[in-house]
Amino acid sequence: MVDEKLEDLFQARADKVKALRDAGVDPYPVAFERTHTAKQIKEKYDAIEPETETGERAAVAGRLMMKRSIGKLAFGVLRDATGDIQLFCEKVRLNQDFDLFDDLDLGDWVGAEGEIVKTKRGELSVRPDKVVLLGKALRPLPEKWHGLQNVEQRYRQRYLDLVVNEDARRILETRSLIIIEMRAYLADQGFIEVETPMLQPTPGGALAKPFKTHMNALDLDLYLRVAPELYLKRLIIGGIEKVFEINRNFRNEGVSVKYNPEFTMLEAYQAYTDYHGMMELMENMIGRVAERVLGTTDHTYQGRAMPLGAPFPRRRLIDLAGEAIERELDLDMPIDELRKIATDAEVHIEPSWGGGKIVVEIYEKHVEGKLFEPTFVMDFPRETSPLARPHRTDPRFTEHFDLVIAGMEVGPAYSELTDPADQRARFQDQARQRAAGDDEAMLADEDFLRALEYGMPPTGGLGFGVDRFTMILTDSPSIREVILFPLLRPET
RNA sequence: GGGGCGCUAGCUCAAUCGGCAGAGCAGCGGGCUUUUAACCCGACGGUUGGGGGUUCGAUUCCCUCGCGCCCCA
Repeated sequence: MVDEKLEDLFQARADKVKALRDAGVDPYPVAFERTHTAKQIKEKYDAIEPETETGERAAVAGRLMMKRSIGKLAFGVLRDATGDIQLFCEKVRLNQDFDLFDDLDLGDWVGAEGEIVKTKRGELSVRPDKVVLLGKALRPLPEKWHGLQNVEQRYRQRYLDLVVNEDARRILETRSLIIIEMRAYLADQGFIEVETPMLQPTPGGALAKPFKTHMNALDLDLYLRVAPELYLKRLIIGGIEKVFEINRNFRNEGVSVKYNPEFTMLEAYQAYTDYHGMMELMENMIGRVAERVLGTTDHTYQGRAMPLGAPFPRRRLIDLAGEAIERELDLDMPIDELRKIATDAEVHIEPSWGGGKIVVEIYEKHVEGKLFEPTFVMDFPRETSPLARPHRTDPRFTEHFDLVIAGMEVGPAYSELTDPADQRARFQDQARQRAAGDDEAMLADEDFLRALEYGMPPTGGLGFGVDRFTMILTDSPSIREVILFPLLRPET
């Protein structure tokens, strides 16, 4: 369906398609034998003098991004995946193909074959004696100089963003490199990559609202996973000592500059270690990925210095919360006193909340968003962390930390809870919180409890938000810049 | 959920106090054998996001709906 306003532009190009077909030219031909990419030509011949003929022929292909026609001479710029290359078209050399070239539109896919030359003005070019249309564009590209600025259109039509905005391509490529380097790092450490269910009968592993779906064949209600955690722990129980997964999670929550309903998470589990081991793993992985992808750990994010080299500061959550509001906080305080402190600090609290939850809320309101440089925020209160082991010296807390970067929770990690009786008690506590109205509280997973009852070794586990980390490394202010097709309401 | 901002030609943007909706690019026709956002000449291109209201007259003021962005909860 063609937009009415587009009709004239569209029709002109559709007429060209018909004219080409009438002339026996296929506007959508099969395949093209390319011999060189733009980058290959530039790497080999960039240094040659102006007005040089190399004697080497090349067949190049790409999208026509610019066209400058000067009588019996015309210049074009082809963009392929590696970069741009100029076509230097002479009528005397191209004959009837010159008219074909002259009639091309910006946005058309084009193949050209000829000698690699450098023009008088020093532009490395292919001087074709043959030009073919490889795919006709019926719709016009966005403006050649300003590109596509409309944010909504950039997200809805990411392909256009990629065609005209170099930054969109840079982010896509950087994201790919980040994931490659994360995998390489974990593989070097002896981790095995697995895939676990995205469709789960009992959603678990995170405090989050799931998406619900239904399987017709088994007449079964299922949930899109909010986390792979409970399955990866089953693998640790199965004796897989180092395991990780990089895959999508789905959370039925809002959309913002740092939340997308589907997002990519790394989770890794390692037997015989604890959350201190996970801190080292995380900071070493981040440092190495930054080094490999950016070439440095001295990074800048949104105009502020962002040091990504290990080690990162380790701070207790309750201390940070107390410092922020200039009050001494203690989980043994009478609950009414904690409530008053929270209220005085303009933190909204619910009557059902215990002291631990209140302290976390104070932290989230007054600390998290302000932590800029990478920081490990340690020791979440027991009631707020139902899958983490009690702290070894203070069981009111758990051995649970969040890595916070640029005010964002990039990943949590625990010394995992391996005691099945304690895990069952935590699920029961979650059920109470759910009954009190918390629809993010975890559901008991009996199958997971059964697995735990077979015995689980001491284990450290971590989660790591790939999208948010990519935001940091690509200096993107919004998660929608690093997710190719972020969720938007459908167009009306 | 609340608040703020935005939506004008295919794209990027203008439009004074409420007074004939403009430009550049793209596209179309013509010219040009060394361009680099080529240049020159000509013609074309609009439901100003949708709907409603106020007004002699609305891109402009008001209401409402849609979509997006940002901030807050």
